[in-house]
Amino acid sequence: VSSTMDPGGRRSLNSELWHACAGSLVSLPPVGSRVVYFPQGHIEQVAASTQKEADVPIPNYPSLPSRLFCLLDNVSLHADHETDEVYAQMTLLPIQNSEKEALLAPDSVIPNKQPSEYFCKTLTASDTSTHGGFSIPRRAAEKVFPPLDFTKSPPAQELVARDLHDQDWHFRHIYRGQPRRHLLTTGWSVFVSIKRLQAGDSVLFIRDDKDHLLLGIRRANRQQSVMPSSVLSSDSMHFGVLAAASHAAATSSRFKIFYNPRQSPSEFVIPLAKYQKALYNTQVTLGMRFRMAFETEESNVRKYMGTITCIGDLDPARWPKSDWRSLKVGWDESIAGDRQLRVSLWEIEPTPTPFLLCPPPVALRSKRPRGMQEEEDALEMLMKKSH
Amino acid sequence: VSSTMDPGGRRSLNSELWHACAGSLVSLPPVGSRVVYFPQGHIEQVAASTQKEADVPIPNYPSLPSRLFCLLDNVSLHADHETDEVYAQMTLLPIQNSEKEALLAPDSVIPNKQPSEYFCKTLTASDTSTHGGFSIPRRAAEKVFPPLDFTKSPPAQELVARDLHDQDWHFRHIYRGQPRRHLLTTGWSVFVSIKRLQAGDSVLFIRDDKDHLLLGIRRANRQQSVMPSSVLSSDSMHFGVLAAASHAAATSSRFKIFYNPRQSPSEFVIPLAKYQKALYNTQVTLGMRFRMAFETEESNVRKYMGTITCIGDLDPARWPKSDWRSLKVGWDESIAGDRQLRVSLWEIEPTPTPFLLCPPPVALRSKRPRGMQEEEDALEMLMKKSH
DNA sequence: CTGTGGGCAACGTGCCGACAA
DNA sequence: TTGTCGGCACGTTGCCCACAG
Repeated sequence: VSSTMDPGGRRSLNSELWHACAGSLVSLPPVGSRVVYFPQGHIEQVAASTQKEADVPIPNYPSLPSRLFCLLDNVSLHADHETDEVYAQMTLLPIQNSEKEALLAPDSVIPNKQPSEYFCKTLTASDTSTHGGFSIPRRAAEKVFPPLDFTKSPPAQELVARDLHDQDWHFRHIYRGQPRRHLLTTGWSVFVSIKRLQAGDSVLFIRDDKDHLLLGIRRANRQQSVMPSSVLSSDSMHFGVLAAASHAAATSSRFKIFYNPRQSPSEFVIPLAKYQKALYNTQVTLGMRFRMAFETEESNVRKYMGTITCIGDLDPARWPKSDWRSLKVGWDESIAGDRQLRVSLWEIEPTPTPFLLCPPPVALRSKRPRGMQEEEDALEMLMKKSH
Repeated sequence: VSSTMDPGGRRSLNSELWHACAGSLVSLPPVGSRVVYFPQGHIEQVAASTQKEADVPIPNYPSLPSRLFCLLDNVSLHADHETDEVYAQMTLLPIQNSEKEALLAPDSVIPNKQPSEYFCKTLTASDTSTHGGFSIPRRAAEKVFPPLDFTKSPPAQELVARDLHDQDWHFRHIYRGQPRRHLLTTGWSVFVSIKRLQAGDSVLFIRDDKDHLLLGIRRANRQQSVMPSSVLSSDSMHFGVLAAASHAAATSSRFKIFYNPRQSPSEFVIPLAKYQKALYNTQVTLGMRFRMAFETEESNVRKYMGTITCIGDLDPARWPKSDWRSLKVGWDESIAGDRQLRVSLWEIEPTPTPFLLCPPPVALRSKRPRGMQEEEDALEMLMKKSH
């Protein structure tokens, strides 16, 4: 019920649950839409997953530019069997520069559906200890779980929740104690031990539109699944990323990539429309103020303010004139964490620059909607654009 | 004590324990020796580890022949942190064809040291149940464990054994029961649960030359660690293997590979001397009889007899004239398992062909030791050899 | 010689309300 | 409102030997 098969026969998970686990900032471009693939971003994900940069200098692949326009041929959602960590497999088909019209047709924008009723709780020491059960926040229980019969004492019911692997978990849900509270008792501890949950990890429950309960996990950031990867050296992985994309671009054939929302420093498959909009509608200037969204530890979205301090290539030697992380920025709030020091155009949201701090840019682009011919000219520029 | 650091700062494990876990058939060429690297074999290991062949046709890399003569620049021994599965990282430096003399210098043959005193037991249901401890075979306990004081009753002692990650495990060793037997009691069950051992897995104990106890694990073949590999698509991995080796060959630079003895269908880094010997001293003919060593379930070596049924390329299109699995064979004993149907020259050991079944080959190579000049001529042939 | 099972004690698991933050 | 604790019952773990293959 909660999962379907993709054309390749691989199981694709419940989309609502997947997105809830991935976090609200993660959005996947719809199948059939045009996207821009950034090899540099893909490499960053591999380096983060293996916790290792390439040791040897990787050569440039002539047929692989810093951005590759692609058709998103397929997307399937998955979860690691060991950790329940969510990831997506995308099949990309490079679009030749000659097929310009393919880049012009408008994409239907299908927003990723967000779960209607759900809650997410970070587990406490008591939640994960063998001594007791799981304490459900009151509002969470009332919003997501089926209502209890409060005339009984104590009110209790049997809950069944399905995880990302379509496995059902049974819990006894009871409302008791002085003062009264919602608890999961019987069934909780086996769930904790089999999923190997620790204090700091998060559990989320969703009530879907058919009133079925779904169950997901978000591991604490600290215990990053240290991919030992005794299969391939990190060098070979870096080669593999570039060689596969390069070969696909040269032969106009499909290639597959994995996107790990919670491991990757940034998304590296960007909707073409989003990319174009960022490139055209945003006039980037030194000292420009902007906002950018981040996910808080409680899995909420918060926007941080920053200022552009430098515009230029991240890696001028290997990836000249790349749009990937072309902006060096400073943040208003100094955070202990590894807040990104470089961001890409499409990640930021310009805000009015305080008049006294910085004069407005000389040339402001027209904001009226562009006609078709005008858009085509713009595309022409885009294809040749070299900053 | 049991581990050392390699030049790169990575920990290299106790060699004796590593080899005991890898099995007696696994031998690693010594550092500094010349080896032959077979990309096809490497690809086979990747396919076996990911349980997936490449979906797209991988192109040939011009600079990457089917065999690459290399200097084995470094070897470090490792074990997976999750499964304790052993693997080795090898750093290979391709030898240019122009550096012929490098291929002539003799290699010092350093045999891999085999553990002096050790035993290996496949765990029974009783061994892994929570109901009791571990029953040690009598001879094993007497050979490997420190002697007990049999004047006490019951005779007992505390054992400390160090695993591949330099972690110490404490066990109570007691000699009791009617009839008397050796048992590990206290400490055994936590070891079983933390290592997630199941009936059918094997445990091995070594007493090293300093009378320290070492402890290793061999998982049953069935529960192959299903590398989900949400990092790289299998296609990209296949690209990565070839691209990394090809780049190293083209630039005469080092590249790293991982060798998983218990996952790889066959060794793919072969000592040059072994390869040359097999190529020259073995006259291969159709119908030729040979022996080949395999490891039994009890981790003993057994030799099986077979007959060569066909000589030719495994993959004539992509890897023409390759020595990798160039022999198609039939086995005397039909085994249910996936006994290999194709083997390589250096894996087999020719045996006298029964006179009545097949006439001896027309030309038998001289078996007298060759002089230096003669060897150089042979090498000349080798470098140009195209079957 | 060693795998399994019954017996039994000791320990850990897990449900409960009492506090207090 | 909810995290942690003491109390307590009961189920599991784990050590012992008896058997038998």
